Amino acid sequence: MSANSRFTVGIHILTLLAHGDGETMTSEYIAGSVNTNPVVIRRLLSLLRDAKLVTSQGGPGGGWQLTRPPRGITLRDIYLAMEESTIFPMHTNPPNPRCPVGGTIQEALSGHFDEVRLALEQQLAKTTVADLLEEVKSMPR
Amino acid sequence: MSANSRFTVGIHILTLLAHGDGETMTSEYIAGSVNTNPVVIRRLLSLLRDAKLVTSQGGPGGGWQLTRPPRGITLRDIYLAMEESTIFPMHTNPPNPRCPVGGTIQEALSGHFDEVRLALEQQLAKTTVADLLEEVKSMPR
DNA sequence: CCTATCTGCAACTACAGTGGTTTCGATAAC
DNA sequence: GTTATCGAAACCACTGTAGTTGCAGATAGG
Repeated sequence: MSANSRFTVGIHILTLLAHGDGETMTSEYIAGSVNTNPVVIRRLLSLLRDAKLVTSQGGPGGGWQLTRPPRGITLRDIYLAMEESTIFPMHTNPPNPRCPVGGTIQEALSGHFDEVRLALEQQLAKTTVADLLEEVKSMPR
Repeated sequence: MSANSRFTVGIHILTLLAHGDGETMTSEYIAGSVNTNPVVIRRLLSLLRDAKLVTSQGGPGGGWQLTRPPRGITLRDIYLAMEESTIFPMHTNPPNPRCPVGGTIQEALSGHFDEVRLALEQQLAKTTVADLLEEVKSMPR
C-alpha cells in the first residue's frame, strides 16, 4: 500500500464532520483539528467528494458536509476513496519472461493479491464512521 | 503500506529458490529472473535471512538456499519479513489535542487498524510458496 | 452591486523512500 | 593463490508526499 497518511486523515475528516452533526465546516477549521494546511485538507476532501461522501459549497457560510448519515459510511468507503487500487505493487521492471518462474509469477500472484484485498475490504466494511465517532466521544481525554 | 515492490519480489525470490529444489542460487542468477541488479536482490535476501527464511554462503559455488520446505513458508511469513509494521501510517503531525475528535482519533483508530492487519495476515497465511510454485509450473507460457 | 468569505487549482519547495549502480573488503572453494 | 561469491557502504536519479503561496472564481448577504 502507499506510504502516506491519506486514509488516516480521510477518516479523521469524516469523523469530524460527523461530530459536527450536519453543520458545514470550512477547510480551515478542519485543518486546525488535523494540524495541517487548509490546502492539504482540500486536496483530500476533493477525493472524498469524487467518491460522493461529501459536498462543498463556496462563499461565506460555505464549507463541507457529509452526503449521508455517518452510520452509512464505512472505512471501506473511505479506503476506496483515498488509496491506490493496487494493494501490493508488482515488479518495477517486468521479470524475465524466459525464466520458468519470472514468466508467470505476476499472473499467479494477481489472483492471490485480489483475495487479500477482498479480505482487507471486508474487515474495513465492519466499521462505520458512526462507530468511530462513538468511540472518540467515549474516550477519556 | 509502503509503495514498493519488496513483497512481490520477495515472493518471486523464494518461489525461484523453491523451483531450484534445494540447489543454491547466486544473487546474480536471481537478479536475472527478477530483471534487476544483484545488489538489489542481496538487499532483499538479507531481509529474508533476518527472518530465517534463507541462508547464504560465500565463495565459489556459494549462494542462497531455503531454510525449510516451500510448503512451510506462507505469504504471511514473507510479508512480515519485507513490510513495515504499520499497515496505515498515522498523521504526519499529531492532531490537535484540544479538538474532541483530534484528541482521541488515533487511539480509536489503532485498534481497528490492528484488526485489519490481522485479517490481512490471516488471508496471506492461506497461501504457501509451494502453492505458488505449483501454479507457476502449471501455467501456460 | 459590492464585499467578505469560501472553494478550486496550479505551481513551487523540502523531504524521504526506492531502486539502481559502483566499489571494495571478507570469505570460502579449488 | 586465484577465483567466485557475499556484505556493506556510498552515491545518484526518480518519485511521491506534505506543506506553502498565490490567485481566480463562485456565492452569500448587506
